[in-house]
Amino acid sequence: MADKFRLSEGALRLIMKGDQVDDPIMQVLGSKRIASASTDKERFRLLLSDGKYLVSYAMLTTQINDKIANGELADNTIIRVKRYITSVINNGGKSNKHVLVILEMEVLLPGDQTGKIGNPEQLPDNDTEPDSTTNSNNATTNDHVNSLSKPATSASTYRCMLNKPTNIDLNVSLQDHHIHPISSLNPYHNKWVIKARVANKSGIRKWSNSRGEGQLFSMDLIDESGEIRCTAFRDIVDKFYEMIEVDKIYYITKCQVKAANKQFSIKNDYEMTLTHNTIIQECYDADISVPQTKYDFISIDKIVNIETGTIVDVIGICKSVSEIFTFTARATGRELKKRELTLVDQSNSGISATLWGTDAEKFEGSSQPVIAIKGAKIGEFGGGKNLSILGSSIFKINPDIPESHRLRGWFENGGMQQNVTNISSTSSIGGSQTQWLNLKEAQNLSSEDAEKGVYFQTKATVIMFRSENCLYKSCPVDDCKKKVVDMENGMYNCEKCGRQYPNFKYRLLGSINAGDWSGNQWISMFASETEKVLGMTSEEVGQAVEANPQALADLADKANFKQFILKCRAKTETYNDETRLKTVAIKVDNISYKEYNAHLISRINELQGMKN
DNA sequence: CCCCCCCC
Repeated sequence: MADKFRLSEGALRLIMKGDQVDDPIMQVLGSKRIASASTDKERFRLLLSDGKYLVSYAMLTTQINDKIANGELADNTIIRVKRYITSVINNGGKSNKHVLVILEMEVLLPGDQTGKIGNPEQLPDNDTEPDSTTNSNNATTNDHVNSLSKPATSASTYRCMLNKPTNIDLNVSLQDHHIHPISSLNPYHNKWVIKARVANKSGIRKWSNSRGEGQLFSMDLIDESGEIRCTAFRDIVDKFYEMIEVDKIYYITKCQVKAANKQFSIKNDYEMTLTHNTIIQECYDADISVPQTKYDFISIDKIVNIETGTIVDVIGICKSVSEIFTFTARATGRELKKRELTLVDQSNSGISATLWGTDAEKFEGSSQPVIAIKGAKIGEFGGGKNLSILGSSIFKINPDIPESHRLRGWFENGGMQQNVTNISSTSSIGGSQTQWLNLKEAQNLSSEDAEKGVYFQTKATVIMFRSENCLYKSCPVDDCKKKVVDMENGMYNCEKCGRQYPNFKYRLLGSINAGDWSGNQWISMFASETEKVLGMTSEEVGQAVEANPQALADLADKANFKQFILKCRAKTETYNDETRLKTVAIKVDNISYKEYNAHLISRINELQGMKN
């Protein structure tokens, strides 16, 4: 029976030297209570065997004391040690005692089902000195900062020197008055230890500029007193990146503290840089005094009225997810990857939230999880609002917070079936809330508000449909829309995709001179809206032109003098010092006289001074 | 020592 569990022979020697051994299997050969002055924190000492060696200074962290009390760790019990730390008790400078503290374990075989395995011998204590990594300045002082030794290279095992023989628990030794609040850090004091939660951690980013190149990552640390940003550069990144986990609490000391660039730091006058001397140790107690991320959620429908560029916290169900889009940023020439999430909430509103780069690649949202974002940036496109998830944003999937559970409850109990108003879609400006302006008003307003552009709707007549260049052969790839070049060999080349296709898609691109009672304006529109003006699909127009090259002129004639409600964006653009107004019909609708008349009546009342 | 977060 016991053969099933081979003890990890020799593991204790490695562990006590400071090496990391993953999930070693050990046998408990005895246990006893340690006499302690403190009654609330009783401790148990274990005699532990790996089949080859014995260690009598093994202990349980107090959180799992109950395992002894309930008899789970009877003699001969075989356990798997899942998490541990090694510590050194410095006995007032007289001797160093190495101990193993078990933080997490599981019983593999109860003690009454097996006997003692092997013939383990006492591990000599002088064999436990770490090799070259031994802290050279471990002379005992009263300075608790110096009582920390360098961390081992492994991710989960840290060595520590403690100067109080009665207290071998790392978590206990550094708490209370030895911990400095983050708000007290400054560049003029370097002996401090903070106990902070990692609120956010960036990915590893590479930079390259005139001053050099390298890699970096940063994290936001928070405690009761405040927060501070902490950055690691170059090889320090490799040393700490993996071990740092978001939401965990760490003791941190020996970082460089320097004045922060005010432009990028509003939370603290200072920021920290991890150095070669930095020591970071995980704190395993769930200290509730170290705050969790605080959100200030705003309901999605409210975002419509918040200025572009504002940073907000949002929580929503990820109702749908796009594929990854790859494109080149025109300004920088950089290749960008993005994925768009549609988030919905109890306001029955939806918004598109964009993940970038590796965040986009990693995201998997098919289970419609709750997404909480702290610090998303509001953007604007085509009159709709959207969110951009920045490197500085905290992005949580199914966070265990009340708002998350409430939202899930709403979604599962009817929210899922609700029709949502997507405040990101350009058609969302098609509602009656779009301001009514006549073309003259739009022209005047646009010249005043040249930067942002003006959104409006008007009832207009097609005075002239320009048939020249209104139809083109486009890339057959959905969403590409790029005009293809006929290679005259049955193939069509798309420069955007950088490849040739045996087929193409007809696509309309409309330009009309539209008039209302105030004046007229050349207005362009994409294929979907041009189809509404012509009353034909792009494909139908293409076929008609193939059958008769003169067909377009006839089709244009039929469009002339039709009337529509045009929802437009007007914006001034400057080419070569020449400024002109560019107006795009984002949406072309048949006239709803019910809505249009309501508008006219309200306008008449307004003119008569009768506010409605 | 970064400080970009982009596009239709």
